[in-house]
Amino acid sequence: MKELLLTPESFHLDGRLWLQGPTDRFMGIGRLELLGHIAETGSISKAAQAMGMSYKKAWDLVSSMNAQVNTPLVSTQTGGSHGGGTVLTPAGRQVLEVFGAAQVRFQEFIRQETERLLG
Amino acid sequence: MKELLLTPESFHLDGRLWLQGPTDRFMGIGRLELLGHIAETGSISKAAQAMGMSYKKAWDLVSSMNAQVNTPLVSTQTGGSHGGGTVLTPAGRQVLEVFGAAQVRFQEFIRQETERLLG
DNA sequence: GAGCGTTATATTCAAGAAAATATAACGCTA
DNA sequence: TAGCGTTATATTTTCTTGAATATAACGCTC
Repeated sequence: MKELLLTPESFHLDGRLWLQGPTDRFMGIGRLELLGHIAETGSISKAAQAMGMSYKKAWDLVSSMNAQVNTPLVSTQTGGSHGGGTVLTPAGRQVLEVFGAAQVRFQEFIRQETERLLG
Repeated sequence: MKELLLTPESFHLDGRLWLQGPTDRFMGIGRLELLGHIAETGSISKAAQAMGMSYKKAWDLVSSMNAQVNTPLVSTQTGGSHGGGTVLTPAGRQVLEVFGAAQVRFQEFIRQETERLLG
């Protein structure tokens, strides 16, 4: 492989890491980034917009995440002076931190393996 | 997260690792297992059957892999006493070994992270 | 030359995922 | 009460992927 078959200019190692629940995916890189944008913007619609994702898609993801745990990750509010909003709960912030750290370690793993396979 | 939100009975960490080419995926766990079955059986059709995969699907994967490198991973032969067959080239055996080892290390990474997140 | 098992390839069909569209509810403000 | 931005939800449409089906070529054996 090294030195011939696969050049780093044309090939790269990639991967995904996620938490799987009994029926649905619970947490992955997309859901994690969505949580991050919600934490920043305080809004599902703004978070969706920032990710180039439809509001419905983002709402479905939030709904799926909240439905799979006893303690919701995000708290939503409809109506009010700014139309409503969404914030992360302490549980949501914890997931963002803990799973985010796992994603960072995963990226480091991929970097190491890239070195081995293509470096 | 630990001790409450996510129980190991209901949630588990999962992941995928693959080599991406300029346009198509070059190698992943499915393609790797297909190479392994081809090495064992000497036949695309038997390998496909062993994986519960259609022959066409398996052939498409083989075609994709071979098309992305200068040195083919598998060598096919049509006709002959047993109808034909398919064997791994030295390059194919090398990919099977090297990328297979990466997959093993990836599974170990997932095991470690599972311990951290859910253990 | 007929038969066999395999590779090689095109076409059609079905299923699932994603995107697009639409509408309503909510609770503040003016 | 009308308007606003947001959440909440259903429906339709499009895209992608995989499965199913069909056919031909190939090179040996009998």
